[in-house]
Amino acid sequence: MHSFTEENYLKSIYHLLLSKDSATTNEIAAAIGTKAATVTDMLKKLAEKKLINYARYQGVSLTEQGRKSALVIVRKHRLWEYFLVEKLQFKWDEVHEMAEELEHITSVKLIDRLDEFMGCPRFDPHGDPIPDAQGNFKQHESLQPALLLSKGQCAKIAGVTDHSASFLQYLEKSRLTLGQTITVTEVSNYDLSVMVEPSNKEFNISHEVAKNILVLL
Amino acid sequence: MHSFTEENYLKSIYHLLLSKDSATTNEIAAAIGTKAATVTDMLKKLAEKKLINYARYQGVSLTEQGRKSALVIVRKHRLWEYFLVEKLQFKWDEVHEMAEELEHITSVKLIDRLDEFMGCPRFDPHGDPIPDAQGNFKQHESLQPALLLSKGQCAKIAGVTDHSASFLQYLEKSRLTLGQTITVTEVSNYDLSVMVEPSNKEFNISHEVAKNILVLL
DNA sequence: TCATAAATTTAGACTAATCTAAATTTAATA
DNA sequence: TATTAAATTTAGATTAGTCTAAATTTATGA
Ligand SMILES: [Mn+2]
Ligand SMILES: [Mn+2]
Ligand SMILES: [Mn+2]
Ligand SMILES: [Mn+2]
Repeated sequence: MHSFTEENYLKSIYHLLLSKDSATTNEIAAAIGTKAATVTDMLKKLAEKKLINYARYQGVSLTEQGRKSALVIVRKHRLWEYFLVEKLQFKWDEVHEMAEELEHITSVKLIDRLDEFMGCPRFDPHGDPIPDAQGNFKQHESLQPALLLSKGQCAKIAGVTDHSASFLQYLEKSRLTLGQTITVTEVSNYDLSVMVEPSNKEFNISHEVAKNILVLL
Repeated sequence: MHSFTEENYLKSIYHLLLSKDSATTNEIAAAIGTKAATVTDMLKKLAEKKLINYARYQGVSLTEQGRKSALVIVRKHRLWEYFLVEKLQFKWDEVHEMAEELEHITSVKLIDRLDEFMGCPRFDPHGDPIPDAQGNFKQHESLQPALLLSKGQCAKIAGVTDHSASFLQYLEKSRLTLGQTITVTEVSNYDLSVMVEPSNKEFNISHEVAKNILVLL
């Protein structure tokens, strides 16, 4: 099995590879909160174990085995987050750190039972897809930043790209939570005016905020 | 906070001190599955942190702070075991290893919410008392080994002193589980004959087994 | 293309937890 | 009580993960 540390590296690399097909030493160091020299050492070890494809100075990608291992960790992380929110009543901005620890609990039987106990949810509290036991998952189709909506359009909030507690708390306070329907009433150079159902009170959100809210038409 | 390893030492020392008022280096080594020399190093560190009372060659005991920390870990271990059995349908012989990992999840808020979620159970799946958030707990009164029962006596199974998977599986198979009432029908030099409600079929258990079953009259 | 900057790797060192082997202290007993 | 045995500690080494500082490679852009 992989160590706690190795698992964190695999997960970070997996996330970095969602937007590009190679991750750099510095990016990984930033994601994990460590130094580049430390990352280099670990990359050698992960390559040795055939979990990543690595050539000096050339960045890394995951092997099939590495991707599989990463998906197990992502599955655990998101299922625990779901548990914390749905069963233990935590708010969506409170669960990340706990899930960071829980994702390393080894038993696969435990996570499969947990999955079943909760009715096999397909998305975590932040709208991210939860891989099944085989590592398969489906992202929402045609998910897009709220920023792309034009005046008069109406869409349902289904995800976020910023997972920071402060952003999530801001959304919570503004009732911009998952499942809410928003209607764009005005678009300016600086912000959008939106209404959130069911209160239908109008208010403004910045472009920066609208960029980090993902919606479905 | 304490490291994963420090927590395991504190918990082991706590358990050893249940039957005596001082634990030795070798006992701790055996409990943790490590070597005496390794234990000595760790004892120095724990003494440094004022978690144990330690004088070279003289064995150790827990300080008030050390006992408090140990009880937090015991609380976590037993609450997670309860969760695994009552919510995820694991059998009582399957949960120990998973709880060994889960007990190290740091968040106190998480464990308190879990406690609440399950209705604040007072005993774990093996009949061991679960400390509350303040570290208080009550053992069953007048708990005794089934071995002490005499012919004709009737009592309720409320605990075990052997927590091994094989012993627990044996009890499960014989329906000698928590809450069952047993009646002693015969006592010989080699074993006891008992009947278990509600089936009331008679069968024999060895003295060794009877020693490890705890009952309430 | 070539000098410089940025990214990455290497070298050498540190800490926590572990081990084996040797030395020391305590306990047992003849 | 003197000897031996058992328990414990010390000494010295190892491994995983981390760091800083220096060396190397790659990328940039004049
Ligand atoms: Mn983690
Ligand atoms: Mn999430
Ligand atoms: Mn443990
Ligand atoms: Mn238990």
